[in-house]
Amino acid sequence: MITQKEIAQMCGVSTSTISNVLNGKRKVSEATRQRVLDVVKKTGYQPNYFAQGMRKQKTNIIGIIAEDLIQFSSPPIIERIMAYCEDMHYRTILINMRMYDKWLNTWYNDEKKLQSVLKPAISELLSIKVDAIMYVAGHARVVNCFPDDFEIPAIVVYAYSKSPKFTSIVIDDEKGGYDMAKYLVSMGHEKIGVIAGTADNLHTRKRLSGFRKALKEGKVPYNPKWVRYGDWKRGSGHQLAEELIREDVTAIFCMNDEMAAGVYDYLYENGMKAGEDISIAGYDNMEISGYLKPALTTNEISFSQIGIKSAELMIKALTDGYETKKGKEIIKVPCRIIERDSVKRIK
Amino acid sequence: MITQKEIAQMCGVSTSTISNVLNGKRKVSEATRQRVLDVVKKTGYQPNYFAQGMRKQKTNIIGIIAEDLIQFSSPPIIERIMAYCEDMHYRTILINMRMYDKWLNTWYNDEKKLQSVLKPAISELLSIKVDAIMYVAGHARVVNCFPDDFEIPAIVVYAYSKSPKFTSIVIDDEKGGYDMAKYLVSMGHEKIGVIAGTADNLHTRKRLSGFRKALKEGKVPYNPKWVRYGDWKRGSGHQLAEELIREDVTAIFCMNDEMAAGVYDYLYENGMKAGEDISIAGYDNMEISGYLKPALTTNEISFSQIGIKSAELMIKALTDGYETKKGKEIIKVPCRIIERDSVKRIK
DNA sequence: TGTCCGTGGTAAAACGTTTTACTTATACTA
DNA sequence: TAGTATAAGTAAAACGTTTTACCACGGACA
Repeated sequence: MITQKEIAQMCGVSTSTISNVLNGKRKVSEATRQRVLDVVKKTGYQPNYFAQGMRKQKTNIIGIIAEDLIQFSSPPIIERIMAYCEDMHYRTILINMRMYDKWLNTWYNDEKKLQSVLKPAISELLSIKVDAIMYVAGHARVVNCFPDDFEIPAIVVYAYSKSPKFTSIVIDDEKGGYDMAKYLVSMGHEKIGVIAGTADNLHTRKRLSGFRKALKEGKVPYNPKWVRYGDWKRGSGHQLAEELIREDVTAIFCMNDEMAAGVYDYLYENGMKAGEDISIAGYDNMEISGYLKPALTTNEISFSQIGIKSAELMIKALTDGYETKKGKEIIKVPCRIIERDSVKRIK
Repeated sequence: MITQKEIAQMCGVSTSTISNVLNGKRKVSEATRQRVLDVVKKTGYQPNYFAQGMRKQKTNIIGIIAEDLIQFSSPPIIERIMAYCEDMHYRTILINMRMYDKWLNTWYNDEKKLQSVLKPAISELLSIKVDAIMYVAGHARVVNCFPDDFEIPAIVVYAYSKSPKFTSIVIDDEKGGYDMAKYLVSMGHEKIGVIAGTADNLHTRKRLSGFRKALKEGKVPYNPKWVRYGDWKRGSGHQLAEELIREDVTAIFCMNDEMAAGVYDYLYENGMKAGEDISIAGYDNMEISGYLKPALTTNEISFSQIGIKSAELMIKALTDGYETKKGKEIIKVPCRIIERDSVKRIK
C-alpha cells in the first residue's frame, strides 16, 4: 500500500502539504495542488484508515446496535439507516445482539441478559471510537441502553429510552389505534372486538388508549369484554377469535398481523371468511398480510420511515450540533392504514 | 479513555510488559501478570483499536458485502455469519450494496451498475484493512466479484464465483429438484407440471435437471408442455397456473413460494383448493408459506446452514490456512422438504 | 529604512500500540 | 572461576497520518 510519504517524495513536497491538499484545512497554491492531486489519482493512494483514526478523534463511523437482526422490523430499519449514512459519507458498523430466540419464538426479556450483551457491545464500539451509536430495538418498550453521562451522541430507535436524556424514535401507537377505530366505525361497525398484545406492553396500552378515544368520539360503545389480551403470537389469535366471535362482535382489531393470521386459522377451520362473515383488521403490514385470503386490511408501520428519520437525526447531531442527549425528545412516526379485503362495510 | 501508558504507570512497569501480558507473546512473571490484569480489569482498559491496527497488519475484522439486506435470504445468512465470527473472536463489518429495487421488485441486474457499487465497497474494506471478505449474493448466479489476484482471503456466498479461484457456497439445486420430483412421484403423481423460474437462470436449470432425472428414475413421463417459465413473481404463478391446469396436471411444482402464492390466488378465484383439487409444491420455505391456506408443502433452503458453513470456511481460512482461492471449490448445502398440506396422495 | 502582514511551505510532535534489541540479575555448567 | 544460558524487564523505534509552530520571502505602508 502506498503511503502519504511516498506521494510527498514523488511530488517533491512535504507530507503536511499532501495532507492539506487532501483535507483542505489550509490553502495550498493551485500549482502544487494540481500536482499532488494528479499523483494521488495516478497512484490510487488511499489514506491509511488507522493512522487517520489515531490522529483525529473523529472516525466517521456510526455504530449500530441491533437487538436482533432476524426480527422482521430490523432489516428495513437498518437498511435505511445504512443507506442514509452512506449518502452522507458516514460508515456504519453493525453489532447484532441476537436477543431473539428463534426456536422459542420469544424475546430474551431478561434485563440482566440484555445488559450482559449490551455492555460489551457498547464498549467494543467505543474502542473502535465510533462517532455515535444508534440502538435499534426489536420491539417497542422502555429500554435502558445508555447511561446518562454517555460520552458520545446516541439515540434509541423503535423503543423508548429509559434515561430521560436521549432522543428516541418510535411509532405513533396512540394514533395507530385511533385511526383503526375511526376506520372501523366509518365502515359501520359498532361492536368491535380487540385482540390486544400482552396487557402490560406499551404498544398495547397506547393503541388501546387511541382506540378508546376514537370510539368515544364516534359515540360507539366500548365494552371491556370485547378486549382480550394475547401474546402477539398466532396461537393466541386463534384462541381469542373463538371467544370474541361468541360475543357477536362484527369486527376484530388485532394488534399484530401474526395474531390476525391466527384468527384466519380459526375462521378457516370453521368455514368462515374474513370480510364476509366478520371483519378483521391487523397491525404491522407484515409481508404475510398480502398473502392471506382474503388479503388483510392492516395498519402499516413504516420501518423505512423510522430508519430514515433516525439516521437524519443522528447525522444532524454529528454535523449541525443537534443535541441527542439534551433531554428526552420522542419522535413519533405515523402509521398508515392499508385497505385490503378483510373489512367490509356493514349497514 | 485510559491508555496503556497510564496502566503501565499504575503498575510501575513499562508498556511493553502490559502489551506482553495482554497478548501473551512473551513470558511475564506470574506476579506482575496478576498485578497488570487486576489494574486492567479495574480500570476497564481497552486497547485503542487504531493504534493496534496501525501496528499489526491484522485487524480481526471480516468484511461482509451484501448485495441487498432487504432480500429475504440475506438477514438469516448474515446473522449466522456474524454470530459465528463473533464466537470466534472476529468482528464483522457489513456493507450493503442495495442492489434490489424494492419498488420495481426486481434486481438491478445491470453488471456495470453492480461493478460500480462493488468496487468502492471492496476498496473501502481494503482501506480498513479487513482480514477477509465474504460476498453475500441475494440470488444465485455466476457473479464476478473478486479479481484472480485478490490480496486477501475471500469467498462467495449463495452464488457461484466467476473467477475459477474462489470457493463458493451454494444450495444444491440439482438435488432440490430431484428430491421434490421423487416426493411428488411417491405421492402417486404422474402428470406433474412445473412453474419454473426464468429460463436462463441457474437455479431454474439445475432444479429442472434434477427434476427430470428423478422422473426418469421413477419411470414417470416428462412432457415439455408441462414446464412453463415464469419470472419468480406472484403474477406469473397466477397466469401459468391457469395454463397448466388446462393441461390436466395433477400436481404443480413451483420453483419458489412466491409463484406458488400466485397459484393459490388463481385457485382461490376459481373456487379450488390446493391439496384437494390439485397438489401444489413450492420452493424456499419463505415465511408466508406457513400462512397460506392450506399450508404449502415446500423445499426449505436453510439460509442458516449457508451462513454457518461459509463462516466456518472463512475462519478456517484465517486460522488453519484453508486456501480460499486455490481453485474453485463449490460447497453445496442440501435442501429439505417441508411436508405440509398442499400435496395429497392420489391413486 | 524599518515594520508589518500575507502567502506558501516545512519540520517535528503527537496519537497508542507492538516489536526489536538491549540490559540486568540469577542460575547452571565445565 | 569464567563462561553461558535463562528469565524478566525496559527503552526506543516503528506504524502513517494530522496539526502545531515555525520559517522565508516579497510586497505594502509609514
